[in-house]
Amino acid sequence: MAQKVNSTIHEIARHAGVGVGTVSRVLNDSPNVSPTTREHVLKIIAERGYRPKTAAKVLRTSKTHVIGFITDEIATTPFAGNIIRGAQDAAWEQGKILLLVNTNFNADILQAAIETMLDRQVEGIIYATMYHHAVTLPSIIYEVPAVLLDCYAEDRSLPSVVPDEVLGGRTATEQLLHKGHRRIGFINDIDLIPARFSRLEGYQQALAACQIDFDASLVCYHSPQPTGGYQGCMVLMSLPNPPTAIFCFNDRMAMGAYDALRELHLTIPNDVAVIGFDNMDVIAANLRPPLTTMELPHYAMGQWAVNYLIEHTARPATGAPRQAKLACPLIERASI
Amino acid sequence: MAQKVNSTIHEIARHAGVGVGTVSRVLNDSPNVSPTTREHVLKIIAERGYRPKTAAKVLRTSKTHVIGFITDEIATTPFAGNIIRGAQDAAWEQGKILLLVNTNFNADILQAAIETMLDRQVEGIIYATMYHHAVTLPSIIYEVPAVLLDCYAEDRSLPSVVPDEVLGGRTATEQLLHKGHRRIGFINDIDLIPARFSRLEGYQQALAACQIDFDASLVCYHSPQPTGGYQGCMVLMSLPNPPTAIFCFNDRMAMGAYDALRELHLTIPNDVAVIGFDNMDVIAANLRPPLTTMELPHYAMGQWAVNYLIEHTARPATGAPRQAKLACPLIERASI
DNA sequence: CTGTTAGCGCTTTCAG
DNA sequence: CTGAAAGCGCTAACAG
Repeated sequence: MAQKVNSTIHEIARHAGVGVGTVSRVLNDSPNVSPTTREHVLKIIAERGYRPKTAAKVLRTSKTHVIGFITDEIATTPFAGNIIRGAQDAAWEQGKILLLVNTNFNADILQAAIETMLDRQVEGIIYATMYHHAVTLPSIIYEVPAVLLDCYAEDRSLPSVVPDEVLGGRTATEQLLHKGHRRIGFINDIDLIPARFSRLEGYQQALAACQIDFDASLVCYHSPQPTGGYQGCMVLMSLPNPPTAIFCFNDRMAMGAYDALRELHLTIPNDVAVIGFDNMDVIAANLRPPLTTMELPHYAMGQWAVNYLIEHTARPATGAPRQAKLACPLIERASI
Repeated sequence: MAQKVNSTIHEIARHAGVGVGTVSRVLNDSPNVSPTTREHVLKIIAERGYRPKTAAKVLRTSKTHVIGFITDEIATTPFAGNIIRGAQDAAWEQGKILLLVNTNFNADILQAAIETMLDRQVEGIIYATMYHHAVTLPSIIYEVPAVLLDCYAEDRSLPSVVPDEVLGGRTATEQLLHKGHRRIGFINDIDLIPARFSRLEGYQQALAACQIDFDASLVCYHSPQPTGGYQGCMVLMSLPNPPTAIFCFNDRMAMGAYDALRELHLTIPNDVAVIGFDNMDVIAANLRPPLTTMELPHYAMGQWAVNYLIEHTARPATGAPRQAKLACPLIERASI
């Protein structure tokens, strides 16, 4: 392993026969260097494989170009990848790099992670969760610009970016309405999370916009798993006047609804249309027929969080912390 | 936002009425400090919310405790999460932190990522890919301890950790054998990747160990998607003497095989047993019946990579770079 | 046990 | 346009 000894700016200066200030200037693309000198210095730098040390530069300038990225958990869903990718892409584009810590829901790790990031003078911290809900962070977080991703502070004391669940629920329902459906079932999540309430609200908004009376018997609550979707579908379809279309809280529930419909010898989308939520592509793209669904804007939230951080890290935050909601794009496949 | 001004070690020393050396000693848990002094200094530090700057410490000690983590892509599979989680957990346990860059297969980004990591004096770099294959990295990588994760260098010039595909293929086949099956089909991947060849080798080893002649008509090659699995299953089942069990190259193909079997009115596992590979739990756990499959050791590879890096970063590498193969655990569900 | 001192490698005035 | 000098904040001898 050619662990070549890295030189210092002084050695470069000496070898090039110039002062260290000059070397520093060419390193930082200062205009105050004659083209000749620059060429020469650059040559020496290349020859010696010189590489300026970030630590020294940081000590001097206090700019690290590092953004701390903390997750509550990673890997129980395929969502983490897209969040990280969105954040990373945006960061890289702005010349920033991510320092990553996953806490596994451990409060001690969370506290320690923030502290080590503070010690390392990160320019800001992004705290990302894997599903939309309220969180409480240790107060030390207020010592640095921070943004919450896919979660929010109960007291709104921190900026946040989350999916626009209401709009998502409305859009999903509208798709079904546009296809002519008038009795639309909604298999909702039984858990008391924001998405449950907001998507229902969106569902009701869409119905109201079409002058369709809300029929409470058309919405049921089950566990957000295939079995829940299966059960929900069965109760909906055994209604005296069953729906012709079903909006499922998520793709896994849609997967269960597919099973139920198949057992009932009903075809999708002809007998009943199905729309999901989440766009877990390993499910949605591979179901038969492929599932039309709403995508959670994970990549976009990742991007938004770092861009917001970078933007508001320079000038002081004005007014109340921004609470952004990003739209959930419709992914059209063949189930409606 | 209480952006409190951080003090320096000098201010702490002054306020505590001691020298900076003493403050440094209590900061670093040196035994050469009287309990009284330590208490006192600690109190001042707490009072002022003092936080030592890592940059200064790094400049002085040249130890960053940072490990660079580079991915070729992230998010097309749910695998990235487990790899990152394994690496992160192991790193945190050792007091290290990960600096993350995703390259999106862009060679320029890769080169730049390695350079910036070198500038930042990372203690080593892990390069992770999302499926097992050979890679070629820019030569600059040799300037720092590096380990390849889920990939390897053609010339074996870098240490690497990959799944033990042969063993995985053999174990999967053995499970079927143990259940009494003697005609076992293998729907393999049509792509020319290591897993294709090695899993087939494992399949053949298992058969040979049971004195079963290899029947080439029992293995077919298709695209590693549900449609490929569907097709493969159909050709296998229309053989004059069809298999009673099928080993699928991956879970998505198994998903397609399930569809084919259902169309054929064959039940799983009674009429035919099915085993997958990958343990994509969103598929495997939710199929009906739940799919028995082999898990790719993503988490373990992540762990292995950082542990190896840390271990071999201290003492010089001895002999040829280690090429580790990690076992793929069997995940028993209900399809065999 | 503790204070003092000399840098780590870089940027940034300040002269010239 | 360029050199010299003064630190950024911390650790690690080195004397006491």
